[in-house]
Parts: sequence; structure tokens; C-alpha cells
Amino acid sequence: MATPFRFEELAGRPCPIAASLEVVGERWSLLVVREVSLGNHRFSEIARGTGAPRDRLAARLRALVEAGVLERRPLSESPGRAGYFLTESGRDLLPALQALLQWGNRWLADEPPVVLEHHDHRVDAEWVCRTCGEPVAASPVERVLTPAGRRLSGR
Amino acid sequence: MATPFRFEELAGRPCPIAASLEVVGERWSLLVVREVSLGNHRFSEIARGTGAPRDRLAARLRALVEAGVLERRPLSESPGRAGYFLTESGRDLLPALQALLQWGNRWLADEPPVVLEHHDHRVDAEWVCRTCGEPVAASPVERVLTPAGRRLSGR
DNA sequence: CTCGCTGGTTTGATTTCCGAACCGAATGAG
DNA sequence: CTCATTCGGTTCGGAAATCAAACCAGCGAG
Repeated sequence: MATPFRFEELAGRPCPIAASLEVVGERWSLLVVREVSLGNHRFSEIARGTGAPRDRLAARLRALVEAGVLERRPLSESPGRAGYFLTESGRDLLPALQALLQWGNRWLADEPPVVLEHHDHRVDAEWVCRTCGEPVAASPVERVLTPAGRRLSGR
Repeated sequence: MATPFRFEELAGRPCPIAASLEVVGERWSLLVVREVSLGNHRFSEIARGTGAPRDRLAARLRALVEAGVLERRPLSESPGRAGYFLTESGRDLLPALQALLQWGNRWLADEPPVVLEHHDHRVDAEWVCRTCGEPVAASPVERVLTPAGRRLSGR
């Protein structure tokens, strides 16, 4: 990670979810990541795809680059102009976006406007543990406070 | 779903991710869901766990109940008082929260403050297609605009 | 009847967000 | 080369969301 997040400055419990949301939870941030992942790298493309006001978009892009989620570098096709690209950290946000996509399709849409497909069928994904191969929802999952977490919880 | 989301009112492209964020993307909303999922059902518990200001918390709880993510009903232990509980829609948000947790642990924390465990090992999950069993990241995923989506894209 | 706790609401100041206008640098048309 | 246009923002003034702190009503305990 670029500079480790200051968990001790979180308002509530010291939790990586809260930390993530401090970084990518502001309005438009995740939509910017979505848009870049769709291959739209230029300011104007991202503005159109998200619908964000230009000043907000500029602020978000700056913050996301600062946070190491995006990288700003010259476009190969038109040098002199720069574009925004996902870093590895940014690519690693895609599962979260997909979870939101699946939730929106399931709970907000009569008929989903977009779906993901692979191998000629619609993707209906679930979260599976890499280590034991079991779907996470299937077994009771325990939330364990690490020593670092205990230190942060003030004790 | 309760009342289908108005995709046509979205600023950018008609996308279930954007729709989801309209519903649960405001500040504190996802942390409220996290807190309730941890078994904290009372206003004061949720306030403490999230750190949200009380008026914002009240507004979010109202909106989440309205959106069908939470349900407000009397607490069995102290009748007369009410508490907040996850609906099925709310429980279905947990994968998204877990994705954010994993991202935060990986990219923001030197040492993660909390981790998920099951079967005596740490959960390291990936997104796997229920239909074909393949990890979604492994194969190229195509984003398909449905007829409904085409209608919304204005044509 | 009073006291303290719970679950909010109200208030007034601060911050964020917004749409629209503006601007300099790069690009493209003639 | 010149001029107009596009691109990638920044600036502006107003509207909306957020915040901390104070306030308040209902309830149960004493």
C-alpha cells in the first residue's frame, strides 16, 4: 500500500470496511473506477460515463491517484495528453464493484440493464474461500480482532 | 424489490452499480449495515459502532428501512423498544461489504485490524461463478447491455 | 414524582456538491 | 501559419449535505 491508512482516526470501530470507504466511499469515486475499468481513460469520457460535475471529477481523480487506486500517465495514442489507468489496487476493487452490480440487478431492477457474461452464460457469482474452496456464506464466518485491532480498539 | 429503481434518472450511464450507490452509497449507510450485521440492533449501539452523528444516523436508518434494506421491529428482549434488522436484501449486501473488507485489509493496512475466519483459517475469498464454477477473474468477462439497458441508453 | 436512559429532533455553523462560466494548452481545418 | 475547436481542468456563487451540540419526549426505576 502507498501510505498505510490511519485507522486510529476513524470515527467508529477500527475496521477495514470503514477505511476502504474513507478512500473510495465519496460520491463518484467508485463510478470513476468503474468507468476506467470499462476502458474510458480520458477526463471527458469519465465525465460523460459517470455524470459527475467536472470539478468533483477533477477532485476525485486527484484523490484516487493520490491513494494509489489510479495512475495518471500519457496516452499512447495521443502523447502530450494524459489519461487515467487502474493500478493493481484499482483492479482489486473490481470484485466490490461486481458485488454492487449483482446486488443492484437483484434488488433494484425489474429487468437488469446490464449483466456480466462469460462462456456464453450470465455470471452469477458467489464469494468462495480460496483456501478451502467452500462458499463463504455456507459456513459461519467469525470476525476476529487481531492484535493490531486490539491495540487500535484502545487497550 | 420494493419499488424498482428509476434508472432513467441516473446522471451517467444506466448501471446497476450506480443504482446501488444511490441507495447505499451515502456516507454511513454501508457502515450501518455492517453494524447491524454484527448484531448491534439499537440506535445507540449503531451510533457508537459507526461514529455517525445522531441526526445523520436517524436519516440513514429511515432511508434504509424505506429502501427495504433494514426492517424496524420491536426488540424481543425489551418490548416497547424497537431495533433495526437486516432484511434479505440487507443480508445480500454482505458480499459487497466483505469485498471492501478484503480490499481494505490488503491495500490500506500494514497489519489488518480484523479478519474473517472459518474452519480455523483466515478467509481469503474470490468471486466464483455459481453456474460454471470458474473464478470470475480467470476468464474474460463481457459486459452485456440488455434490451432494457438499450431502452434506457436512449434508443 | 423525579431521575436517568433511550431514541431521536432541532439548531446553527461548516463542508461538500452542483451547474455554469471561464481559461490555457493541444489539436485540427483551411 | 491562423483560427476555431476540443480537452482538461479551475473558478464562481448558490444549494444541499454534514457536523457537533443542545434539546426534548417517552419510559422505567426508585
